[in-house]
Formats: sequence, structure tokens, C-alpha cells
Amino acid sequence: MAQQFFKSRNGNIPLPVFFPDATRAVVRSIDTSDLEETKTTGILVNTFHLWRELGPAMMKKFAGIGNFMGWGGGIISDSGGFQVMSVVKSGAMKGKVTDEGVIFYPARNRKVVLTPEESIRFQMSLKTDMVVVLDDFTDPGVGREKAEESVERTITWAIRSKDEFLRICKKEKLSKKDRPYILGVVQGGRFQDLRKYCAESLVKIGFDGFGYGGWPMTEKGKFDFDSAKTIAESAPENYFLYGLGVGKPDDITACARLGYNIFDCVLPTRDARHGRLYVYNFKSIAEIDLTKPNFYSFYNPLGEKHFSDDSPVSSACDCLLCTKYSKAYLAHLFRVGDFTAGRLATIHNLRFYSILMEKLREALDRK
RNA sequence: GCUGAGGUGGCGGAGCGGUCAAUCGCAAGAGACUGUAAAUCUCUCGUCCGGAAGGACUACUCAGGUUCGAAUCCUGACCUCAGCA
Repeated sequence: MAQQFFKSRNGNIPLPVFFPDATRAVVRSIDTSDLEETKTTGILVNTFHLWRELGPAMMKKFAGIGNFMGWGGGIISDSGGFQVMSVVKSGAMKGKVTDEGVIFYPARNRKVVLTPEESIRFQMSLKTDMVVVLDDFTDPGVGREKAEESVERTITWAIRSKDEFLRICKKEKLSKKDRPYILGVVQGGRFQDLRKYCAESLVKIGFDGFGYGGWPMTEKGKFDFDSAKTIAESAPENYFLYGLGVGKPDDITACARLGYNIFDCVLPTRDARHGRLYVYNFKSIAEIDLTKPNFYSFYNPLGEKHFSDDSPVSSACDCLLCTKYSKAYLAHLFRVGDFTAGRLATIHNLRFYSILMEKLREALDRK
């Protein structure tokens, strides 16, 4: 029996869910009212960014990130492990991974150390519904030895994270009912035995679920289903299976069939701002059938052929954009570079994803 | 009408004798984006052939001229803008 609900501060959220990324306590270009309108049930915020930009004092003052940003839906906080890859390896900031934790050098004379304990401590101050342990991201395409190293470190950090989590729960007298979920992260790259070993080690430590960590794509850009499957097969009953950074509608659909029930990804929101809208290839929401091979396609509002098109972007959508505005108007907004273009596109894409999750839920209920 | 400044590819705007099919920006077209350094990035962008390298052709308002060679210099025509009448 799989998990049926994601328990949030304000009630149960039916699974599976897709939580868009509100890395810096905002889903870029829209506010929480917009977010509610898209029928999005939860979001993901990031420890690394909020830790540096807001800090624990602010979280104490506002009694959590949900209050701070006026969001009553579900909230998961990511650990900051991914930022070693996204921030450091992309060259934005110097940094390195040691056994102690992740060290960042935001400026020449400044050093910040994010340890597994600090990550958990700060996440507890965020008062999110699920905290994620700091993990050592396995660089994609890395050799066996490096992959083993990152797995070992991920496991060691998971133990330290769990200890810190229990210590805080005890100190704050949080009962099992009141405390947030805690999620382990499975690393190991493309080495299936490492994935399995990592997952089994995490189960022994004791978590509410685990995430498919690392980079979920092969070099060719194809989704790495082997790892997804290995992880899913290592999960005990009633576990959360979280595809971190997953992803494309087809990959989500496929993973949901493997038992994954939580997803987050920047794709719908970033794509929206970049002028890529997701559109179901059906006439109405009722007709949407996810088992059809090409159940959706992309719509790019820019392009002269749309400049005078008075039809809506999609008839299989009930978002603000599709119910109120024409393709021509959206094209105009993108052309003149107004923020409203990004806002409407983001609202649309998030509604696409919330419909996707509704349909997946229906399909799983029928089973 | 006089005086001055100009007329360059879809647009703006460089170049001011050879290395120019012409910097750059915009527009246009194509692609990327996956636990967010991203309202970003990459590529194409005179025509034709080629996957590319490359080649062929037509080009910097028009018509002449100077020169081995002109978008660049000279003459004239046409047009635009600014100032003065």
C-alpha cells in the first residue's frame, strides 16, 4: 500500500504531487494567489538560498517560510546539496565538498560552511512539511571510485542529519504527528548496485521516504529509468518516492507508474518565462488521455503567425491565460517584454502540471 | 530658395580606397532549458549550390568618372533631414 496523502501543516494533500520550485520563497514571476489559482498544491523552497538570504532569525520572527510568503499549501525544503552542482560546478561561486559539509566561498574573504546538521537545523526553522537531508551529489558521468565516495558521504551525512533531526524534535517536543517528514537522498549515479546499496542504507537509518538524487538524465538527455526503477524497488511499503528535479510530463507519468509520488522541477516555470508553453493535444480537459503517446506538445507564442490569432492557447485548459486572453495578446506581451507575459505563461504551465497530477491521481485511483 | 548634414541589408546604425556580403543592436527563424547564477543561453539571418569547408551570383539611392581595385574619392541627378528665409 503506497502513501495516499502528503500531510501538510494545513491538511492532507492527495498524492502524487508536483511541487514547482520556489527556490527563493517565490515561484518566479507569480505570487501565492496566482499559485493557488493554478491549483498547485505545494512548492519546494531551497535551504541554501534562504539560509543565506533570510537566515534563522527571520524564520523565527515570521514563524516559518509559509507565513513569510503567505502560502498555505504544502512546502518541502531542499537541502542545498544540489547547489554544489548548480552553483559551484557552474562557476558562479567557488566551493568544495569535504567530509564536514559543503563549503562555499561567496567572496574572496568569505567562507560559509553548510553542514548536514546546519541544513536540518535551518530547515526546521523554515517549518516546512518535509525536510531533505544534505547529500553529496554524484557528478554525472563520474567514475566508479568517485561515485562510491559520494554515496558513502551521502550515507554518513544522512546519519548525522537524522541524529540532528531527532535532537531537534526532542528539544522542541515535536510528537511523531507534529514533526515534518524527513527524506533521504539516493546517490550513486548510473551504478545500479551503488544506488541499491545507498537506498538500503538509508532505509536502515530510517526515513519517511527517499529521493532519486543526482542528475536523472543520461548523456544523451534520456531519462535514466534504470536508476529510477532500482530506487523504487528498494523502497519499503508506505514510503515516499520523490523524483528530485523530475521533470518532463512524460517522465513524471512514467515514474508515477513506478510508484513515485512527489516531483518538483524548474521546467514548467523556466520554460514559461522562456516562451515555451505546454499544451495538451486534446480539445477539452475531460478528453485528456495520458496513455496516448504524444499527449502534449509545445506552444511558442513568439512567431509572426500568432501575432493576430484570436484563439486561446489551449481549449484543454482553464487557466487565467486560456480563459481570458488570446494568443495574439500573449504574443504581444512577450514581444514588448512585459513581465505579464512570464506571469501568464507560468500560470498556464503550472495549470498544465496540476492537470497532469489530477489525471495521474484519477488513473491510480481506478487501479 | 539659401546654407549645412545625409542617403548602407526588414529596421536602427558602423565602415570612409583593398583584409567588405559589409562590426554591432533590433526584428525574424531554429534550438536548448530537468532538487533555478536563467524574463536566460546557443545557432541562422543578401540569393543560389553544399552537411561543412567552400564556390557562384547580385549588392551599400541612381547615372557617369578616377583607380590595378570604390560602400569608401570626383561629377551630376533624385530624395531626406536640420537651420535660415
